[in-house]
Amino acid sequence: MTVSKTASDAVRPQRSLRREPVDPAGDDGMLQLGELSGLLGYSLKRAQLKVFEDFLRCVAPLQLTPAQFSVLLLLDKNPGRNQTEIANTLGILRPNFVAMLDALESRDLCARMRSANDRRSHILVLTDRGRAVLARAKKLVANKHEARLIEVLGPANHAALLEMLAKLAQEF
Amino acid sequence: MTVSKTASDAVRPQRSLRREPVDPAGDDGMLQLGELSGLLGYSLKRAQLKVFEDFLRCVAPLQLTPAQFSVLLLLDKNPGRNQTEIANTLGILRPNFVAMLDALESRDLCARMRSANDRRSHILVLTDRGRAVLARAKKLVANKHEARLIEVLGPANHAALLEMLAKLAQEF
DNA sequence: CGATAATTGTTATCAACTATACCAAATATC
DNA sequence: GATATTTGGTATAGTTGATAACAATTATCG
Repeated sequence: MTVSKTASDAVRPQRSLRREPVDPAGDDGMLQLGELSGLLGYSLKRAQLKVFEDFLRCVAPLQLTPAQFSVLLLLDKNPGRNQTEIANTLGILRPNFVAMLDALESRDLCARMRSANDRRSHILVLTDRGRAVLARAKKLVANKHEARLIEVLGPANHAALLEMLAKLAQEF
Repeated sequence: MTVSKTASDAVRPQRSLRREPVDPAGDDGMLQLGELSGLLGYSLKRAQLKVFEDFLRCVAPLQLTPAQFSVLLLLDKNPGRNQTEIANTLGILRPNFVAMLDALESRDLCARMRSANDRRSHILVLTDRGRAVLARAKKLVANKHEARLIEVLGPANHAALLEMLAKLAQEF
């Protein structure tokens, strides 16, 4: 141990005696984030949590998580694909994709069909109900979720943000 | 069920017959992301994973996770605080913070000291070793991790990105 | 052709992270 | 001084991510 085990709280370094440029935080109240505010990963994680939170709120009437929504979107845009292809594209491991599909299939949003060519693979298709739910979800996401994002950031910033995040997701 | 249970794969909608503006993806190869590329939350999550991945690589010699690094940073900037204050600031639930602190304390990076004022709370302090590790971690993060981010994005974009993410993390 | 390798969906399992309820000790409130 | 609140902690459960292994099927190649 390199420190004494009891702290008289008077040991706190005297702040605001010498008037240093310090973020607004007294001995009480909010803590200083320090270089944490400059850590991209930190803000990235915090922003992601907030955005997902809002997504869940906006699409709550349809009971869809971001991951489930992304699956439905992908199935719609890529008919005739099997589980491995969809899972890989979304960065979901095949074993973990099974339960996810079970949930969607049990709600009659999609279905597995045996491929005629390869009897190992399951071709994934949206059901009519799946298509309907996806359509409603798209509207909720566009009109409530993304709309709010654009409102907060401004359209230009929103586009720039999207571009930078995509760049990071790819080339980083 | 609204769909037949077997799929002759010939049902795939004919693409590239009519020359539509379509992202580069044939019947084989990469799948089309569709409106997924426009979903901010999607790129946000993907970017966050990549950035954390790189953080872990860069700071691997010190065996620090992003969460652990953020705790050390906060302890350094905010001496004399207790577990609840640190945990709350980082969005960590107090029960979950216990094991995290145990791990850091077992590595002699920080220590809990009973407060003289309030015998319930544990004042958290960095040990000398904790300060040393933090100093090394800061350098690794700045020179390897953040440096690479700035290189990929460009300094101006990096700053703009940080600003927008901070805005989302706060006002959203 | 036939032996061997690779792929697909799946199960089981584990680690990590998140979230809630609850508890004892200590402190605050009235 | 009775009651409520706070603090650190335990137990626990849910969620997500990751690995190993397996049967069925298909691909590869001698």
